[in-house]
Amino acid sequence: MDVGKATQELRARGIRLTRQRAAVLTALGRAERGLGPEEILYAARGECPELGLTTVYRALDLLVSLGIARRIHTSEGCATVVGAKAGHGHSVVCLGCGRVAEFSSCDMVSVEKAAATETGFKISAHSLELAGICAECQANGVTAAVVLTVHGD
Amino acid sequence: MDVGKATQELRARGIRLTRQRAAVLTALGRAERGLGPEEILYAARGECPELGLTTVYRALDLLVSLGIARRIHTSEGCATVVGAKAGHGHSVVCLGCGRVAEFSSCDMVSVEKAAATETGFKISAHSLELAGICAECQANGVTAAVVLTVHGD
DNA sequence: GTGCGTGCAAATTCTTTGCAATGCA
DNA sequence: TGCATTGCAAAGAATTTGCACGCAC
Repeated sequence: MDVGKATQELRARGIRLTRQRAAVLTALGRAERGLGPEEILYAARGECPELGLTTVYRALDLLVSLGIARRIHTSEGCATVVGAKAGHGHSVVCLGCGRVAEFSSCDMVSVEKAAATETGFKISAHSLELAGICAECQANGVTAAVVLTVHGD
Repeated sequence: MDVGKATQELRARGIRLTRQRAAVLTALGRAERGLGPEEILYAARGECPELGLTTVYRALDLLVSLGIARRIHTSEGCATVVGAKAGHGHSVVCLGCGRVAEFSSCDMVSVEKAAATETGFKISAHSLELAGICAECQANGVTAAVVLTVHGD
C-alpha cells in the first residue's frame, strides 16, 4: 500500500487526515501481513500513543469503504485487513508465514462464463483470494500450511 | 446439497448421526440461500424442537470441516453456511434475493499462473466466490444489488 | 453399557454505541 | 470557530466453554 497515495485520496474526498488515521495507514503500510484490529492498535500506537481501539475499528471501516484497505478471509477469521494497491486487486496469502501480496491480473472472463452457463446467473462481481507459499518461504524450504488456510477450497 | 450422501459420509467416518445433526442437514438441504446459525436453529427446530444453538454451532463446525457444508462471505458477515455438493465447488450469490448456487467448473490455471508470475508465490489453493443476478431475478427485472454484496471486489 | 453428543447457563470475545471533550480545516 | 472525530466506558452481539445428563451405536 502506498501511504502517500492513500492520504491524498483522503484529502481529495475532503476527509480529515487525523493523527489517528495517519497512524493506522502507516501501520497498514508497514505490515507485510494482514493485521487484526488489536494488532493495528498495537502497531499504530508507536506513532499515536493515545489511539483507541474504537477509532481503529472506525478507521478500518472508512478505509475499506474507500478501497484503501481490503479485508481478507482466512480460517482464522475475517476481520483481518491489509492495505490495498490502487484499483482492482486480490490477495495471495502465504501459508507459511502469513505474508500477504497483491496481484491485479485476474482475468476471470472464462471462469465467469462457465459459471454463468452452469448456474444461469448473470455474473457481475467476483471475490477471489489465493493461497500458497511466498518466495522467501520457498527459499527456506517451508512447504506445509502451518498458520493459515483460506476458507472454502 | 444431497442430504442422503451427507448422512452416508457421516456414517462412513464413524460419526454419530444424531437427530440434531440430521435436522441441521435437512435445514441446509432445503434452503436455497445461505443460512446463519440462528436461522438454521429456527429452521431445524421443526424437525427437532429441543435443538440448542450451541449444538448448531458445533454441527456447523463439523459439517464445514468435513466439506459437507461451506461458509460463504458476504458484506453481511461470514458466518453464513450453505450445503455443499460433493467435491470441489464454489458459490454464486444472487445480489437480488440472496439465493446461492454452486458451480464446479473453475479453471483457475491461467489466473493462478498470472498471480504466481506477479507475486513470486507458489499458488496452491484458491478461494472464489461470484455474485450476480439469478435467473429468476433476471426474469423479474431485478437488477440492482439490494441485499448483499460480496467482500473485496 | 460406553462414550460421544447435547442443552443449559455462564464466561469470553468481538464489535458497536452514547456522549462529552478535542482538534483538524 | 464549527463540526467531524476521538476516547472511554458501557451496551450489545456473537461465539465458546464447563458440566451433568441422555442417547446412538
